[in-house]
Amino acid sequence: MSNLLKIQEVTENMIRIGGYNSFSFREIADKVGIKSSSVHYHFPTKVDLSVAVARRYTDTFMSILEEAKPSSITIEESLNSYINLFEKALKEDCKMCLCGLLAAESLNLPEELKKEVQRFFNLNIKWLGEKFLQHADVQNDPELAEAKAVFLISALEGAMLTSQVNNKNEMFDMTIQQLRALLKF
Amino acid sequence: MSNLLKIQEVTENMIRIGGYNSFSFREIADKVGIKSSSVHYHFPTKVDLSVAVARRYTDTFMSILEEAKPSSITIEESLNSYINLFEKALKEDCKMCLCGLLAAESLNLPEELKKEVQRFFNLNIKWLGEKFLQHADVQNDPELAEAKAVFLISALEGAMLTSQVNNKNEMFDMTIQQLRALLKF
DNA sequence: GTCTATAATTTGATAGAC
DNA sequence: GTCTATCAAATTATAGAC
Repeated sequence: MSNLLKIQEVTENMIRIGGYNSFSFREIADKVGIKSSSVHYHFPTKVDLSVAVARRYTDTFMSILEEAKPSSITIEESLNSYINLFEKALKEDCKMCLCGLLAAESLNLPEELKKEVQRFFNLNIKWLGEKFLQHADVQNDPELAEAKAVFLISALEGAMLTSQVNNKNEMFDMTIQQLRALLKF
Repeated sequence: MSNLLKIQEVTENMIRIGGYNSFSFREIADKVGIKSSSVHYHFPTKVDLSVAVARRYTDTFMSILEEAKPSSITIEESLNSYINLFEKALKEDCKMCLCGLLAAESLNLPEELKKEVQRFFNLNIKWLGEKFLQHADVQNDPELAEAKAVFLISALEGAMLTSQVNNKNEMFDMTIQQLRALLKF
């Protein structure tokens, strides 16, 4: 695998563990097996590197969502596959959502990076909103669909944060169970 | 106001803006109007300072909850006052919940500080669980009460993060509206 | 309690050789 | 594309005077 890819992968993991202020070029370089000046060759500044990693994260996230999309699929299946993405991030990667963590510290983020994190949320809300529009309970009410979308992504990001700090994946499961019961799917 | 209090107040604000790695003793000192060595006099290490601030945050938070507690109060009123605490933090302080932000970066936190953040969540879940136990829908099922408690605090923390990064308080309102409709209060 | 002074380390970033 | 070498600034923390 190319060093450019390794750099992005290592950086993604470090941001997902401790946020924007928790990694340095030297640490990244050590984990990749190169020198910090080589990291600067690929990404001149810390903002450049972080924005690239956030963009990659969002693009991968959305492309996974779009993949399983033979429109024959039901709304319930769509929501399940959406929830599964978060569940996998928490239980397999054992880390926060990259954009969730960055959103929490967004007041302290370089504007360029904050914009990229907003893109993650906008795309997610748009995707979810379209799914909810098909749901029986929503009945072609775009505002209600958006409200449910905002509610769902918020609950999922919050559930990750809650269960991570308490070291209890069951807390994530509890929230999903409540969500399913309340949203009826 | 004493410098000791000023230090804690300034630190709380800085953590709520950018997390554990976003503040330095010099910055704190500058904002208080003293020198960084004077901050070290009150709090020898960064962990000491952060733990004290987190403890103070949780204690204040819980004492506000306990205050309005003449047991004549209804479950609906209890939940409303709980939600109001988060809403005020977001809309008046214009910042994240201190323990919410620290929870997001908990994998990178000193163990002592992480423990203190866990205390915030445990106390909140306990308080909410007791309220839900009185709710008609729960019917003396402690596990269901706890599940609803975990669900509610997760949704609120997530809603803060989502609406903060998007600069849209309406997103918080949307989530509350959904919560009320779904939890029926 | 607050100050000056300072130590030891880490940080983001650059210049220039290969 | 990666390296060595280096810089200026910032970081946590301590010693000791007042």
